[in-house]
Amino acid sequence: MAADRDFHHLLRDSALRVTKPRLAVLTAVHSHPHADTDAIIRATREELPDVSHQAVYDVLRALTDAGLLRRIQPAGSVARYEARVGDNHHHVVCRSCGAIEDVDCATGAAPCLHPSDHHGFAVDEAEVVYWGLCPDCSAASSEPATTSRG
Amino acid sequence: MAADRDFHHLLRDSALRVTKPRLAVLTAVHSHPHADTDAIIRATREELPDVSHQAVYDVLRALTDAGLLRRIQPAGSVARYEARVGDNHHHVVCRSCGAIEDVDCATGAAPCLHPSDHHGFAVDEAEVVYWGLCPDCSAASSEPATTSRG
DNA sequence: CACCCATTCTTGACTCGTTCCAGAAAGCGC
DNA sequence: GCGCTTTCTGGAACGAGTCAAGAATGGGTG
Repeated sequence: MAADRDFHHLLRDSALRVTKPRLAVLTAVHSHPHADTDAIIRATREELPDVSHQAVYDVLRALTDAGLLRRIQPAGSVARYEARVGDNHHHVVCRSCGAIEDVDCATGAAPCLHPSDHHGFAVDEAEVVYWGLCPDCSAASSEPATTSRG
Repeated sequence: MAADRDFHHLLRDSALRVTKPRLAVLTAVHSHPHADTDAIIRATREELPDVSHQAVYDVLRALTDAGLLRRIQPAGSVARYEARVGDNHHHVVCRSCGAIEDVDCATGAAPCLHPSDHHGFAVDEAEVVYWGLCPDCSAASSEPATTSRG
């Protein structure tokens, strides 16, 4: 995959060693936005079958700390990762199925909002989660329980 | 405590039975805003020493479902509960110590924000979490490691 | 006030996501 | 290629939260 070259530079620029697990995890997260750790482990193993779950956890933490990945964790959900970093975008989350979609931030720069009363806190980020129903779940819940499965 | 009468009505109005664990949990959450489950269990046992942790979990779920409590869960934190419901207020969270403070919503009605591109989602709530450092942690981190303890 | 049934509480085990640990292996700079 | 540092492996451990079955309790009714 040609993107491996880009990932290579990405890692080097962050003073991180270039290892096969890291490249595989980066590839997996890029091709599976908002995937949870388990899905990332499975996706990583498509490229690197023998990688351990601990390696993936460790890589995810290292890449997140380096700012190459962003970890998101809506309430009630396990940790999910996405490769879109730098822009301060937000998310819509489906209450029913947990689907997540990106939402561009109106201003683009963090913190895009400012609390009315910050209680002396030094706020550097405003995280916004829009809760609702995705199109599929919305259609299913508004119908007379004909096609819904419970 | 006189508030027990209010809590009694609160429960009955929600078609919930009035039990000692429920009153004790309500009291505990009201006097410990943003407390996590473990702290609530301990606070509840001050009033009702023999209550089981399962009862508290069950009560918290029942009261949350009934809308008497609100469950909040900032990323990386365990579940926390607060008794302020109805208004759509938000929170500032300290990245360092996890302290939480309420922030009144500018508009007051949910959803107070509307995503620029909602991807077809039926959005009913915009949850905002302001991340930063509380006054104490902010002061500690800006000092030359004299009073900080690590 | 006592009865009865549905609801709720207790006890204990269990799941799942995540982290910790020690040793083996691999990458990077020279 | 060498050596040191970092990373990966494999397994165990941890903690929050959940599940299940039986006992106890609440509260409307007569």
